[in-house]
Amino acid sequence: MDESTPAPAEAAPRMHIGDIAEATGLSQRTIRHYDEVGLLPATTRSEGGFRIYTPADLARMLVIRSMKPLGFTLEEMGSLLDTVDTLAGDPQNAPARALLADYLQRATEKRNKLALNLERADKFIEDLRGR
Amino acid sequence: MDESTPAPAEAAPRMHIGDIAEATGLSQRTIRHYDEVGLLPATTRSEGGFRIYTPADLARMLVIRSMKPLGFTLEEMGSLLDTVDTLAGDPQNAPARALLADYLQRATEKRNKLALNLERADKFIEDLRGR
DNA sequence: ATTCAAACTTACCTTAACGTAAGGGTAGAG
DNA sequence: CTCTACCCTTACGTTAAGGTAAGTTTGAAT
Repeated sequence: MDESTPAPAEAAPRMHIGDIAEATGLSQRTIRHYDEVGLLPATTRSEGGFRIYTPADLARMLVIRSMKPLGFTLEEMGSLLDTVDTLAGDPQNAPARALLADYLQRATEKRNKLALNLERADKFIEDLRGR
Repeated sequence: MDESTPAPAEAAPRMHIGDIAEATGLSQRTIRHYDEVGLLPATTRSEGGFRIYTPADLARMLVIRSMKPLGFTLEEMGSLLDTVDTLAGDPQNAPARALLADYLQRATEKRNKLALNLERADKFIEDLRGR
């Protein structure tokens, strides 16, 4: 078993799916789904098959959590994350730059829609209070 | 044809589905769906089968539009609207009162979640801008 | 080492809320 | 009557979950 265990030099905390669910507020079912569709694969698995996540995985999941209410599809979210990764390694990558700009615009539009929805919700609630 | 036309005493504007779609920003498909499931039936139909909506229908649709981003199911939205109708005619109706209070609480919680999502979205966008 | 409860897995099924496509009818202006 | 914009229905598909059941794994406690 020792021969097959990764080097313990990796001191990063390892988390199970329950930990991620608690940290993000997403359901385990959702997180498994994201693994299955490739949006956020677990970094690795225990010998018994448990998903094992790293802090980087958690960070990525938190980004996903931010994008989700904006209405991006799972595929779009994956694509954007890949794009950001690409730019981290190659800031001059023109196609990635263009894609990022596109996402930024759409995110802004969707954000504005979200703000509008919030405004409408507040009016709705206020109206309901008067009943 | 004149004999079969409703009395022109009804001066309320009549709208087709396209008008409602434009006024609300919802898709025609969505509006038809709401008719089919009974959430917002068209008041009537033309002889040719076209859905005909009234301003009251439109007002109801706008309420639905406010609730939708809060994540209520179609059934819940219908139920709340019925409850509000009940209370309009019978403000002392205890079960309706209780139900309204329940919906109000849930709407407030969901509103708060929406506000949190907006906050997260803003941070996400700001982060994206720095890339 | 053993036990055990909590946590996890897979696989299959279901669901809500539409979107899309195909084919056809309606309404009203000209 | 023609024509164009609009509308209809039906049926199938899509997306993103959620539920459930049966079986396995994990790790702390003893």
